[in-house]
Amino acid sequence: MIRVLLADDQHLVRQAMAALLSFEADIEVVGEAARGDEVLAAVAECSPDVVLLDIEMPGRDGLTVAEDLHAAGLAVKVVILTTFGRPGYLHRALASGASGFVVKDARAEELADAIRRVHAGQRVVDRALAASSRTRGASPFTARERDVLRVATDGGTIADIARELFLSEGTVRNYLSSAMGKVGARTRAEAVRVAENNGWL
Amino acid sequence: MIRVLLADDQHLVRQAMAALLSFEADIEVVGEAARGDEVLAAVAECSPDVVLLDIEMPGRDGLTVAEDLHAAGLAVKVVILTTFGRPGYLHRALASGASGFVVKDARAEELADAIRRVHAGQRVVDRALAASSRTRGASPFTARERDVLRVATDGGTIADIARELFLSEGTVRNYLSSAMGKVGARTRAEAVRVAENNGWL
DNA sequence: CGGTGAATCTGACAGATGTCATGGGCCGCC
DNA sequence: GGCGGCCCATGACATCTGTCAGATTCACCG
Repeated sequence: MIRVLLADDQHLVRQAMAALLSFEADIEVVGEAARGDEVLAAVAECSPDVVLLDIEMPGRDGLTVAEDLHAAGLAVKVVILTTFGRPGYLHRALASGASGFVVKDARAEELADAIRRVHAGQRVVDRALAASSRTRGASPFTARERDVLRVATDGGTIADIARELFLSEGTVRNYLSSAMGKVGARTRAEAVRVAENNGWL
Repeated sequence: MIRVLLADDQHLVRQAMAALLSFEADIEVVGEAARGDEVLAAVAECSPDVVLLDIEMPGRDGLTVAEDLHAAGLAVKVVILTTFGRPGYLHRALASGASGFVVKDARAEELADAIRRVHAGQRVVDRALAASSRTRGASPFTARERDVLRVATDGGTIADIARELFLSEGTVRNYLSSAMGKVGARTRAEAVRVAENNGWL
């Protein structure tokens, strides 16, 4: 029996996934977490074999939680289960020690199968997404460029961004301009959109 | 037995919801749709009592589909099931004839209960969200301001927006400036964010 | 030890954005 | 019939954005 922990911020989605997996004779959902920062404690308490992690969760995002699990050296396999199959997400997922990556557009059998194969020590990733991750999974930005772009998603002015990151306005303009150039964007809003769509933020 | 049709673009989420609802003795999932523009045909084919509609679907968004169902005069109840409880979404949902509005953060029992009560002719809406919808559900924008803001979400320049909407650049600046003023935004990106967060786009 | 890249900054300048006034046409409502 | 609001446009102007050059410091690598 494969013991599974579900981490997703949406209650209904968690319960629905638990219901779906309950049909599998060899899979048992032993716990749930609604927030990223609840996962480690839940893993310690429930001793799952596999953890299903959404990415966007309050408290701590799923990719960072995967890093935490990996760093803690726990004998638990991680499957990222997310809405968007973004190459940057997959790239970070694999780098953080995740063994599987499934999008919520998959079929139920694909999820169950992913859980089994990951439990058996295999890696489960959609082939097309893996290819995409290899070509454009890695973020082209420096750490500071990413910081500046992330704050720019709020839609504030150069002065707002500078204030938030304790930088001068000129420096912020330089970073934004550089980031825009790296993705061929003509405005920072366009750069933000490209970065988000690729999972680089 | 209450017959239910599920419309959500994510396969796994649909199957999981179907699994969850299968535990209810008085509810039967009789059909599914993955795209907004598949729902009317699916309703004609499966004759559901209740339709569960996600909002963001390819082909046609759920709120517009709710309008279509209402306009077609079909004896079917609509429950909107969505990720974000945005007052603008609720406002539009109620205006389009939906009888229920449930967010994916609800509990499973709340969904099943909503389906039963909607089927019994009641309206099911979270009270706090209903209050929020009354105060800021209605979009403050004119139709053209909304058009301009929506195109602005792509992050293009004034010239891009003007070209796409067949307007002059000056007109676009006027509409953007007016829309920004209505929500107290200092940049168009901020206005877009406020509009999206309130469900006005 | 030297070269390279990143982080950070300043300054100048061109182009884009946003504000504001003004005006015409159309439509709905009183 | 008049008024108000929306759609659309132009023009002037202030401010902001983005580009680019040049500079310093620090860490890392060959």
